[in-house]
Amino acid sequence: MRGAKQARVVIGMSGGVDSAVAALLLRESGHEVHGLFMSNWEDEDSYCTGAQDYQDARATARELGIVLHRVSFAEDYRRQVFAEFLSEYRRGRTPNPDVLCNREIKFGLCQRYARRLGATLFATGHYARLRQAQSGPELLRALDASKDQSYFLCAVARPQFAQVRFPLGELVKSEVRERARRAGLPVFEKPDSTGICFIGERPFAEFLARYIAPTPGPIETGSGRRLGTHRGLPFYTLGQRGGLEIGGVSGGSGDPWYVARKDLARNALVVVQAHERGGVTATALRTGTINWLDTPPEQHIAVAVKTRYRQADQAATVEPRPDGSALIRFDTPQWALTPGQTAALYCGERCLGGGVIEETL
RNA sequence: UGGGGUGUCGCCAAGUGGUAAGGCAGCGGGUUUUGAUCCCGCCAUUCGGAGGUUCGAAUCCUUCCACCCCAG
Repeated sequence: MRGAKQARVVIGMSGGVDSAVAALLLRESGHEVHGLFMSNWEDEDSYCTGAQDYQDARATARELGIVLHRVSFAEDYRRQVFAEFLSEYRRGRTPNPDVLCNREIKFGLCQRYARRLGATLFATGHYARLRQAQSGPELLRALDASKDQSYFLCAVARPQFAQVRFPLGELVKSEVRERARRAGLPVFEKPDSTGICFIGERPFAEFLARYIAPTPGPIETGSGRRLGTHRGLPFYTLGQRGGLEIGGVSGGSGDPWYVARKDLARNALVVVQAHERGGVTATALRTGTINWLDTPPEQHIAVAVKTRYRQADQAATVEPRPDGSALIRFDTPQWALTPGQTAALYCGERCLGGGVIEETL
C-alpha cells in the first residue's frame, strides 16, 4: 500500500466484526477512512437485523473516530438481485444471491457511491486477497482457507477490483476477533452472520413462500415409485436431504433420501437413496458467460473448481466457448451439481473467474 | 361370523420368557455471508385393547378389535 498515505478509503461496514477490523487496519495504515453502511433490505420482521447492525456500525465508527455514511440501495437490490433470485427459483434453479449482490451492489453501485464520497479506494471486510499485476488485478484466496470468500467475488468484473482493498485477506478469524478486542471495538464478540446477506438468517422455505406460490406434486424414485408429496419444486435444491419427510420405506435400504433432479414437465421431485448416489452425480457442466478475472484462455486449461461455497476444490478442465460460456469437465463425478449455483475457477491461490451453472452433462 | 396372515415410536424394522436394537423422518444445536450437504444431541416406562399364567411377558394362554390375503 505504498504511497497510499493520504488516500481516502471508503469501507463498507456491516456492523459486524470483520468490517470493523478491516476499518481499523486501514486507519492504522494511515488512510483517511470513511465508513459506509448499506441497508438494502427493508423488512419490519424480527429477522431483519438492519437496525441493530446500523447501531453497531455507528458505535464502531465512533470508537474508531471515523465518519460513517449511510445509504440504501434497497430499490436497486430488489431490481438487480432479488428479482433475478426469484426468477431463478421459479425456474426450479438454485441461485446464489450473494454472488450477484457483490457484482451488482457492493462492487457496483456501492463502489460508485464511494467514489462520489471522494474515495480513491474502496474496501470491504471480505476474506480474500488482491494482487495488482501488470495485466490487471488478480483475486486470490484468503490466507485463512476456512474463511475464504473469493467464491462470492468471482463474478465481480475485473476492472472493479483495481482500486479495492481487502484488509482481512492475510488474517485468520481468531486474529480478527483478537484485534477487535484489543482495540475495544464494541462488536468484538458479535456472532458471525450467516444467511443471505442483507436479508439475513430466517426460515428459508417460509421466506420463499412469501413470493412463490406452492405447487405440490409427487416425490418419486427414479423408477417412478411415489414416496410422498413435495410443496413445490422451487422449495428444494439438488442434493438436499432434509425436509423431504420420507420415512422408512418397505423394501428400502434404510438410507436417507436425497433430491436427485426436478422433472419440471411433470412437476415431480425425483429422489435417490444414499446407496444409489450415482443418480445425483455428473461429470461435466455448461456455464453461462464466464466472468474472467484473468486473460481468457484460448483453449482448455486445467483448473480447480468450486461448485458451491465452502466445497472442496475439484480438479477439472475448462473449455472456453466462442459465446463466452464454458464447458467444465471434472476428473471425477460430482455430487449434486446445481443449475443456478456458481462455478468458481481456481489455479492455485488464484481465482480465475466464474460462471453460473446452466446445465449438467 | 370359512380359511390363512399381520398388528412394536410418524415410517421401515430387530427382539419368541428376563426387563423395548437400529435406520428413516422429525426436533434442537454446531459448522456456514446461498436453500443445502456434513457433524453432535434428543426422540416408545412401552409393544392393537382387556384379562390370565409366571418371581418376571412385546414374547405363553384366553378373548375382543383392526387391517391384509385367499376363498366366497
